[in-house]
Amino acid sequence: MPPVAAALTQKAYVHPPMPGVVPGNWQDDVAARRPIDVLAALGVVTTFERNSEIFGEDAPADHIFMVLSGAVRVCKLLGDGRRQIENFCLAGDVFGWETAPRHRFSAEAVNECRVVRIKRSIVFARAADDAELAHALWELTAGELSRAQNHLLVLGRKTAQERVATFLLDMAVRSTGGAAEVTLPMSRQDIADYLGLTIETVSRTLTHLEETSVIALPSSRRVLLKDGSALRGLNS
Amino acid sequence: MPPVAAALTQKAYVHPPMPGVVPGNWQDDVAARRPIDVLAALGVVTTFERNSEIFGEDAPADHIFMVLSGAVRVCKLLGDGRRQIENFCLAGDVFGWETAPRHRFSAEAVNECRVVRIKRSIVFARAADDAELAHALWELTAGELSRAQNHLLVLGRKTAQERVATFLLDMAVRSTGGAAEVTLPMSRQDIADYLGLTIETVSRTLTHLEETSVIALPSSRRVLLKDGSALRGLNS
DNA sequence: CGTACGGTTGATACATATCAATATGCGTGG
DNA sequence: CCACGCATATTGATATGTATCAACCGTACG
Repeated sequence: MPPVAAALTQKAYVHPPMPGVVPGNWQDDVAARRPIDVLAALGVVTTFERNSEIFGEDAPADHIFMVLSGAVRVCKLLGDGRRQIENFCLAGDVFGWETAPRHRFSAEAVNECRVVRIKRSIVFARAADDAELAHALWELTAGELSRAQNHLLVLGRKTAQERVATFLLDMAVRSTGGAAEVTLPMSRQDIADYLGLTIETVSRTLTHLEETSVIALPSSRRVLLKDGSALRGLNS
Repeated sequence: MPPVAAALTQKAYVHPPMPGVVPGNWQDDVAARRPIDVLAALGVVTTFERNSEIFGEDAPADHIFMVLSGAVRVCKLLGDGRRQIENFCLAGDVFGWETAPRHRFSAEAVNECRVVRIKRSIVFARAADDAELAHALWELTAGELSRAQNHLLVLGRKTAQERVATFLLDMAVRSTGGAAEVTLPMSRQDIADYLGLTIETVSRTLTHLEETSVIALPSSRRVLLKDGSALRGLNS
């Protein structure tokens, strides 16, 4: 049964093995499986194409989501179109999990991505008699909070260079576990809206970091972190 | 038994009735009592004087706290002294509640304040067989997250005027339930560090709002919200 | 009454935004 | 395979909002 049909019938669709990086060897490595991964097995897999909306701000929050592959941006808009990206979700990240009955932000596919959608009612039902799951769900929210608080420091008090350095280090850790090369899935505009800057400032800052040999840019989306300690110096 | 003695013996101290605004008529109105208030009754009440540290960044997170009266600022510092205040906690607010074994920020008394300190181990023990409490604790974290995310939008994308307007409206709602007059417990420096601005910009912005009759400033700490819709216009 | 601290106001500097032009990469169709 | 067109990214010139540096004011308090 294809995912879409499964979605229509509201029945769980257990998707086939996937290529690409998936946390804990998705559905294979039982030992590494997180409680949320077990839950995700009950969900419906959907593919979203680049820039498509997964849910809108204020939409009913009937589902929670987990990224399987690709990247998702979670954002808020101001009346005049100014946008703040709260977070980029990569493989294994959960989004749309909240207490309110409506989403407080929108979620869009940064690039083509696969997402598992789990009914919120199922999550609550299971959490009611599974303390471990309930705890994991709390930790999920707490982890989000921690990241948001670090981001507050970035947006409130860091310079453009420091913001970009922090971003690159963070992306390196999250997408590759800390390798010296990152392929950014998102555009300069997305980065700018995440860091509270303009696209031009992001571009200039990257160019400047390249000129000072802190990074290299083989292509606009590929970044080599040549001088990690310099980046970390800008991070503190 | 005075609070300090109670702290030393690690026994719960049930404090006497207090003056001042306390959520749900603290320990009186059983119907309005939140799960966290019930928990707080097991805690130790401590008074902190203006600017004293309640806990430091990276300190062991052995307790969680609830404000009874006064205000607390929760903040992070950068290596060179730049400070970002994540949140101001007013009466009824909980702080220091997290998953990690160490606090990820410091907490200081904005003015003289009374705080209940509850042992984290007690919180966990109770939450283990009290699903309602566990749910309330999750909602607490989720509420924090929601506020942090709104704050991200403020710091990332709003102008100084918009930041100050948002702050004033928020303080009015949180400290008085939305009255047209607020008495700010914190200094201009605290406001600046909360809004990602400088003290001078905060001052100038308030002066400008006063000159345009949006607010009045009978004294530097007292603010009259004269034109709520103008403020709300700056808020969106 | 003077001192100290917090707050305001002024002059200027600077980081980043804005406006504008150019460049690069990429998919499409000839 | 190349040429075209579009989207994305870079670079340049200039504007502007906020920071910085500095002086001054007012209120609380010894």
